[in-house]
Amino acid sequence: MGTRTQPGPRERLLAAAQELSYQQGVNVGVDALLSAANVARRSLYEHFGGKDGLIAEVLRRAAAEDLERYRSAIAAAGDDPRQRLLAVFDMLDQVVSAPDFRGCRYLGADLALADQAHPAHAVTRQYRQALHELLAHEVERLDLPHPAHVTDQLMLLVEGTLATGAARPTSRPARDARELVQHILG
Amino acid sequence: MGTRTQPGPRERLLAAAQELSYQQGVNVGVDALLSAANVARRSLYEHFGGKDGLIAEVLRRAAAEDLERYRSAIAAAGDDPRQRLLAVFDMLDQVVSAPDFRGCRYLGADLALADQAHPAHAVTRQYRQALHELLAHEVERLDLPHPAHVTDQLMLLVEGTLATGAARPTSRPARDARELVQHILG
DNA sequence: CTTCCAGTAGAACGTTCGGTCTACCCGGCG
DNA sequence: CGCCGGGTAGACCGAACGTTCTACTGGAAG
Repeated sequence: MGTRTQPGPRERLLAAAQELSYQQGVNVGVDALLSAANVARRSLYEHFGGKDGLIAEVLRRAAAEDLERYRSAIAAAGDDPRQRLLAVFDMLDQVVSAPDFRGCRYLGADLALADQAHPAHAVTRQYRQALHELLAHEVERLDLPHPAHVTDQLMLLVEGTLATGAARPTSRPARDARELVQHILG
Repeated sequence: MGTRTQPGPRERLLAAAQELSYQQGVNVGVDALLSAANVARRSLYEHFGGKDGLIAEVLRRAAAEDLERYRSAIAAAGDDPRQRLLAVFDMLDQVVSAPDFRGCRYLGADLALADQAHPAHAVTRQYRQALHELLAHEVERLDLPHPAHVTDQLMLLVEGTLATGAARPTSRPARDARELVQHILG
């Protein structure tokens, strides 16, 4: 029977934590996570060793999903690197316009977790590096004078779009950023 | 004797909270604030009504200081609106390069305080509006086609600079942003 | 000197935090 | 059947949370 009637407690916990830690922030309480997932307290500690482990795993999951969202947006935009990079900001326009958008999950985690030794920081760092490489790969195909520099500018526009989308929900930051991307790429 | 030997408990508390709530995040504990300020527990509740009131007042103070930093950076850059706007990002370059830079205080507060009714949110909204008007005033002097649009783009670059500075400390986001500003302003 | 009051020091409140523990339940397998 | 492992339910722990309270102190004003 390959079809599971209900996901196991590990899956339920990850799904609930991914949602709650984003809407409420990573400082959400353990009790809230458990009751949202309908999972026994013990399961959390057996599967993830503690709240920190759960949060880190949630970020890993979210990072994989988000990177895939970037990749598929790029892939669906054809072969022209310019169009592929512009497509990233079309995708971001939908992301920040969603009614439940609450900002960049990874920046929120980094700002909220004062302890620099928290395992979440390593995850966010890896995520940004992966995204950076994703963009760099497209930029390199353009044969521009300073590809590394341009890639950093694109990353800045991505972060700025997400931050502005969270701070000023009425604005349309992705449209503004997209226009700047057209400037950058000539 | 106009010279006070030591600032009163209200001042000490504000100063300590301004520092601690930035380095540790707004979820820092009351005990930490009190011991850092060397202030009695009771003083907090008499002067600010509670932790929420203290945090909101701290943000008001910080907002006034930060806006003044923008204003003086602009004023010191002469009369050309282009140079004045570029000077903003020269100032930001120093801000994000400081060793104790921990990101945008206001975005951090908005992301960390899940309760939308928290008084801090009103303060951050006012701060961003004031900054927006500050930039808009300079942009209008340039007689560009779409001043409101350009102002939003500048705001996005400011937010992106601060976010990137927090997320990727080795980068120099303000330099990248400054270059984009030159593109925007022609 | 006496009064007064802002401030200090700190106990104590009830709640919530993350984490540990015991007891029970149930389905699959030997 | 008997066992066993993963799961649930929930009591329990020490610590920290924000808040309220009483008792005391020191200096300025009357």
